[in-house]
Amino acid sequence: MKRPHLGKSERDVKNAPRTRSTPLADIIRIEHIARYDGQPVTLQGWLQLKTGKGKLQFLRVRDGTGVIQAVIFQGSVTPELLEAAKRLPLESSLVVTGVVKADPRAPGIPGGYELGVTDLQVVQESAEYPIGPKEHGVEFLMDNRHLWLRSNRQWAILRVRATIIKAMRDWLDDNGFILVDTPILTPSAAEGTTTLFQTDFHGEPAFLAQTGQLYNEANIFAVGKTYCFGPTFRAEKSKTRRHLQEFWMVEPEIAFCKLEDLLEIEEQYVSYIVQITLAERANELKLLERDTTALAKVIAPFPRISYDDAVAMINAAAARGVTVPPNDEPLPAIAWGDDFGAPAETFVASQFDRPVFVHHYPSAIKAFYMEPEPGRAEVCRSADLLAPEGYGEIIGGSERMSDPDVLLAAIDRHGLPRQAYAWYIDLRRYGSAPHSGFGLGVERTVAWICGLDHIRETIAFPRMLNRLNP
RNA sequence: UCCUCGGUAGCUCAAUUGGCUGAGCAAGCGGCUGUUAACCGCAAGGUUGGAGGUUCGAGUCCUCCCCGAGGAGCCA
Repeated sequence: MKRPHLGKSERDVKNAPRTRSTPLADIIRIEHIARYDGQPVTLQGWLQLKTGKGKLQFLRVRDGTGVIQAVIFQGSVTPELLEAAKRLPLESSLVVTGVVKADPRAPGIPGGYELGVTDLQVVQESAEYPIGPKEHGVEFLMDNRHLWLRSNRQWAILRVRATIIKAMRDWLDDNGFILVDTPILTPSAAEGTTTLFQTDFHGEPAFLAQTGQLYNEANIFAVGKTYCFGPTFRAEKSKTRRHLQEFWMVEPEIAFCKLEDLLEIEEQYVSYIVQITLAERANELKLLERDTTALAKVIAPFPRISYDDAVAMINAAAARGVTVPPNDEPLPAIAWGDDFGAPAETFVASQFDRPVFVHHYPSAIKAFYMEPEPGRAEVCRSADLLAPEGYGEIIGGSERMSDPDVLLAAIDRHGLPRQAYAWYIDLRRYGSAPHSGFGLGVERTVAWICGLDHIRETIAFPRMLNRLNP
């Protein structure tokens, strides 16, 4: 049967032709259910869960914006319809019409309202749905990721992620940053360190970008302040709850900007992202059982600690036998010059109630392009931002080398081919200026704000070591 | 790449010293007018990841392989 009103928005549905003998109500979205208390409405969605007591059936229906309990009483619909509802498989698609009624017993999102069903149309009777309302293992859920996304938790995460990304873009757009997209196919290792995915560019080797930063550094000389926002690729054999092979990153870059200026931008930026998300996605965070009191404190300024002081802090704690979550292993001491392991990072972050900057890392453990500190060349003008609660590094940033000779020496020292970086060196020859930038990892930020224990849930279809499908 | 743990019904798990593979849920059938992962009853569901070996006998022990999970290193 033709249903010309399907897919119409709430705004235009009133003018849509009606083809049924019984008048259909306006098609609305569940997130707006409270506006329609006492009124007849029509919902388009899927059967998420079903319980029943014989001649009384409870259908939990979700429509992508929320979940509501639809109640079917014997007598309020035809016996055939009641019988059809009783045997309707989970995840069947349906169009249901009924009267909205406030009821504190009604579960759902937002909840508190139920639909007294007067009509029900099955669009498609679902095949047996593999994901039940019971516990499932990680492997099974990941194999069924295309279906798992429908569950409440995953739905909430998708919505929070979208808001976080919008906040990331809005703040930059509103503060004079110009979006300039950077290439994904690149001719060589941008930073020369991490493993890249290689592909074939008409017979020449090409690599999937692991950062847009070097291109950003060209773009600031055109537009002053820029950012790129896109997927990046790391072929490392990393197999932890914090790593993806393909992840999204926002990378702002600013001309005439020193490290100290950069940190002020970063703390304003992260504060905005967190506070906007708290305000606009409170329901989703509640569904995720996120304790938001820690997030509420994420307001600039953030504490700053030098690498030197962080090492001292770590070693003092290690000497006291401090242990760190999640495994309560003893915090190992480190030598000056070592990079922080996950326990050290977690410990340092745990000493503060908001994200903390660790600045002036040893140059030897950072990328070649970071500006050395004047008078102390063994450290560079870099800063990482560590998220609280063990979520680790969410930002890596630095002031970039602006002198062509210093940059050339660094490229040689790292054994990188000068020819591949000729254009990058050129930037320092035509009106060079101090400039700085950072990269913020979208998925780690989503994991942190949502309070997730694994990064695989922060993106619809994660690409991980051993996981390319679905 | 390395370390640790795991793979038994569609799903989540159990199976004593090596001794007839067993539950719950889902799916099927029947019942139930306020259920919240409902409940009650009936019936059904198995090449125990794969190959080889030890043994009277292997889900269990040994070897190799495959797959997955957590962690290390590295990073956002």
